[in-house]
Amino acid sequence: MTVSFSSFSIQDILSGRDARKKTVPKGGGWDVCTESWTQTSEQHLCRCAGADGTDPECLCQHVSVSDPSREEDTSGGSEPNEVSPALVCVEQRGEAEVEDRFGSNKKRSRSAFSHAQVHALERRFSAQRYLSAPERVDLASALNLTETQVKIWFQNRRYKTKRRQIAAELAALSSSSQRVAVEALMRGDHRHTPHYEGSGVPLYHSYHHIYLPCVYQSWSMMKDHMTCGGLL
DNA sequence: CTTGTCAAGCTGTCAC
DNA sequence: GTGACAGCTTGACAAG
Repeated sequence: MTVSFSSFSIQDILSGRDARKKTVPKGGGWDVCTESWTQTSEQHLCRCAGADGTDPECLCQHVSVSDPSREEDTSGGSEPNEVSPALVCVEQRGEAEVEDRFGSNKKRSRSAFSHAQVHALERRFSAQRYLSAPERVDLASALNLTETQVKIWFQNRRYKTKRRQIAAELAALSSSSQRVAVEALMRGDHRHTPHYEGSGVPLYHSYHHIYLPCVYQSWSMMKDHMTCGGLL
């Protein structure tokens, strides 16, 4: 199954949801998903322009469809003979549910990537922490994700790595400085303290990389743990 | 109900 | 001006 999405655009955002609008075959014809958002990594809720002029909501799934007359295609991002992605309406939803979805109390959906997608992303991340635009396009289309999703995933992944590294370093520093402090106290040497102040312990060798995230981050974990060492 | 995780949102910065 | 990034924050969701 090969599916790729286009990137977001301002127009997409202003006019509704995101840019995941694809032509879909349904009952032999092609309906246009005018809006869609993720239910799971494989299922999406869509609002489609029906042939009868209605605007029903459907439960859609991605499929690969050969579509030589595919309309958009833009920046040469897709390869020749590529199979077109499509959101296929597999089930129509009731109007009440549609109104609930599109009404004033819109909920933000949280798409969950599949194990295969995450595994591939992780593998790529372990090889390289930054992707060029062409690499991002390739990976996105290979994994049936949008470029934006890949970009955000790498951003979040880098930040997560950094947080864990900081936490690990602080934990190590904390334990080692406490040990040094105890040893210093036993020797009557007060230069080293467990509070990292004015000591020989190079804790804040980088304000941005060590101190700030630890002090100002409002991670849920941080709320109940007075040190960053408990982050792992 | 609380807590942890994580995709996505937001804001500021930087390079071009 | 635009796009990508870092550094958070938010909100949905699952597990305990």
